[in-house]
Amino acid sequence: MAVTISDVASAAGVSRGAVSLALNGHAGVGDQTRQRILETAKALGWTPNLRAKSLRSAKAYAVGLVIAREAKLLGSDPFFPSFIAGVEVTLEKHDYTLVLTVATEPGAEERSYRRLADGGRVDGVILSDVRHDDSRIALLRGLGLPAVTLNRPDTPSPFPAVCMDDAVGITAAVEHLISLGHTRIGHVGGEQVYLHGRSRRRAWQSALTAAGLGTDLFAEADFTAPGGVAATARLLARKDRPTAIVYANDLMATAGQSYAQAHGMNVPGDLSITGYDNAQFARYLNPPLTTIAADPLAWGRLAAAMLLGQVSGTHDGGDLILGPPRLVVRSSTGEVPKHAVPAVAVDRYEDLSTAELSQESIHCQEKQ
Amino acid sequence: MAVTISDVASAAGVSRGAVSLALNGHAGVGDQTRQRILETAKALGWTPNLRAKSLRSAKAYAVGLVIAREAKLLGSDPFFPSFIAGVEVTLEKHDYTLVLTVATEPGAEERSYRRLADGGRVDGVILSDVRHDDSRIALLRGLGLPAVTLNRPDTPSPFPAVCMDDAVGITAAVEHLISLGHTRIGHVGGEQVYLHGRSRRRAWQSALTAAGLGTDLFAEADFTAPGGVAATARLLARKDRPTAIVYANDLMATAGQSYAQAHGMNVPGDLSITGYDNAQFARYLNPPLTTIAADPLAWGRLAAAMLLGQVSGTHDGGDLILGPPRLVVRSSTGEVPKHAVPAVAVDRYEDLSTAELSQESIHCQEKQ
DNA sequence: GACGGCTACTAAATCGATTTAGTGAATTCA
DNA sequence: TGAATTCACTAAATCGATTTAGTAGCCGTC
Repeated sequence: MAVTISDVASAAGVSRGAVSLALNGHAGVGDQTRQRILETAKALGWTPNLRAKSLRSAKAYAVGLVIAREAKLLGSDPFFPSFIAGVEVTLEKHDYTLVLTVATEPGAEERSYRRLADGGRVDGVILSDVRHDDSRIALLRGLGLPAVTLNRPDTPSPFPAVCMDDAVGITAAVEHLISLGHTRIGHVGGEQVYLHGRSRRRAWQSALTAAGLGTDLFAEADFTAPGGVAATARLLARKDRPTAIVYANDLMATAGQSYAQAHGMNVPGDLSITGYDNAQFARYLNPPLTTIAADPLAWGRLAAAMLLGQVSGTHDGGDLILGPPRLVVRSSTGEVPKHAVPAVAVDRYEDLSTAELSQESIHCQEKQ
Repeated sequence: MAVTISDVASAAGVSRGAVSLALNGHAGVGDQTRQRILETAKALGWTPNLRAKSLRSAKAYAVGLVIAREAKLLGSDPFFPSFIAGVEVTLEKHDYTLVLTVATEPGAEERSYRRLADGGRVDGVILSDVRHDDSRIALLRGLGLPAVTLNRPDTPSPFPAVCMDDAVGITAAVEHLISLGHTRIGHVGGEQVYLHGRSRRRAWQSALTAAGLGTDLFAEADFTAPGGVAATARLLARKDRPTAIVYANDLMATAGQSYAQAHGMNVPGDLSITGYDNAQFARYLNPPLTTIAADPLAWGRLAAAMLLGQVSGTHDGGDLILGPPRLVVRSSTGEVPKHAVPAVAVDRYEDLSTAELSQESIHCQEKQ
């Protein structure tokens, strides 16, 4: 069907080997022969068959990314789409493609990596959402699959890492709140099994400790909106409830803000709120959300570049540190309230995540 | 390196051909020989080399998806991640993978399709974001690449389509608003070059016409938050400004709601708002957003299934219609205001998208 | 007992590109 | 001038799995 190297060879009156040499710019063919071969190849519309090239060279010309998320959560994360776009920028330049796998069930993740490695579908993978004591490191080493990790794992890892110090952003957020007079600053974190969940919590903790403030206002959630609501409810039900909450992502911050407002609190009058990610909608909340902006696109570009270097053996193996995220101050943060605000009664989690929040029953106060 | 079919053959004391027959369950090998071969294959840990299989069978065992979006917009769209998750569910069952390409520049899109087709990287593609008079239909036919389109193109297309009638959702939204007494119902649409932009507008138009209401309160935007703000500003500056606006997606609705509130309007007291997508954050806005929920996961599952059928020649070629989206009523819609509300002065677009809306300042971190 | 038909298997071709070994001719050097 | 070297190219092997053509052995049958 398609035109092969044999077609070009017979059309140009030479052997297949000569065509290959000519097309790849190798020595071994005369100048006018080379010219003739190139012209006939172009005239016939020849393009290399990647499947054949792949078999011969034992390379897949593709890299893999396995995303382990429940389907419902995937759509709400602003990170991956931008990250993937960055990866693509680099891959396209090198005529590589991205094989994307979504693992929605627990067991599916390891299966995905095996599938990519065993069949030789990819030449390497990007490991994201690195976890504490991450078993995938050993898995990938066992599979002999080159990899690059996003941030450095807390277990010995033979793979280079592209790092983004999210602690810098959280520290800036806490210091911003302290400068506004807040002393009871809470944190709603993501699952602490994730390194980025941990590092954000630690940064919050360190910044408070450095300022001589307490660090007990922590509630673990799961990066989802319902989780953010539940964690916020727990913090706000305390006697010593916070006057400001630092969230580990924008989605939880949005949910927390909504929860607080639904319970009669003013943001930032009664409660200041910061997010993380700088999702596009964050600026258009009511009030607009103070948050932390990283650069997932650059992260993707560099991770892909490092992985390609790793695959081709040109990478030196050192880690790469990205520029730090920056704080974007909007209107969800303000001066600490002068007056004491009564604690909010805690709701049951079930109520929060289903009936109570689900439809019409949240009636927000209308002033902004 | 890896164990091949030859290794299995010599270990089992048979020819390569016999191993192949045994492993694929074909006739031509005796029962105990077959058993022995299967056992040695298992013992040696043999897995088929996809690259070889691919070359021999002239199949890629992968399908492609080209997303044409600017990198910045990608992260804010709740559709694709869920859609992709659905695609994966089907592909994994058939041991196929998804090759994802992001085309951020205009010319990159066609190049992407050619790259996927020419090298034989994929066996087919899913065509999303179908446009009016979409040139990709002819391109794909020319490339001989099987495809499935999301919704039926408005040009003759040889490819089957998986359709979701978003008109149903918009109609429900408009009727909901009419039942609340609204008569001046506007629409902020996406780019009208997209079929889903058009069909949503047409549905809005039809529903109003059916109720004997006017259809001139239309403003075209681009599915982005800044675009939604600008379009909202234009509608609200009119003398006959709407008391309700139907947005073509949640992001624009969020931005529009924020704009209205920032200009002293009450939602839904002065202005009712509906979105589209049911993004996770929509429920946590202030007020929670009335919106339209589709099922991108199912869409992805079925599109992938149809494409695989198409590739293997088992699909009959008929279109598939998904269940209709449904209206999710929350608190951003309410009774039409009794009193007249003065028109809002229009702002310049530049102001809207920068300083005016959020008084935003960016604090960069000075140390490390 | 010769022949057809069947089973169980092997040898070799195949997919398309790359690469290695080899060959004939021209050129260079002693 | 003869040997050595270089050049331009071809033939064939290679990657790993599948498939086609072919073969040896066995059974049954007329």
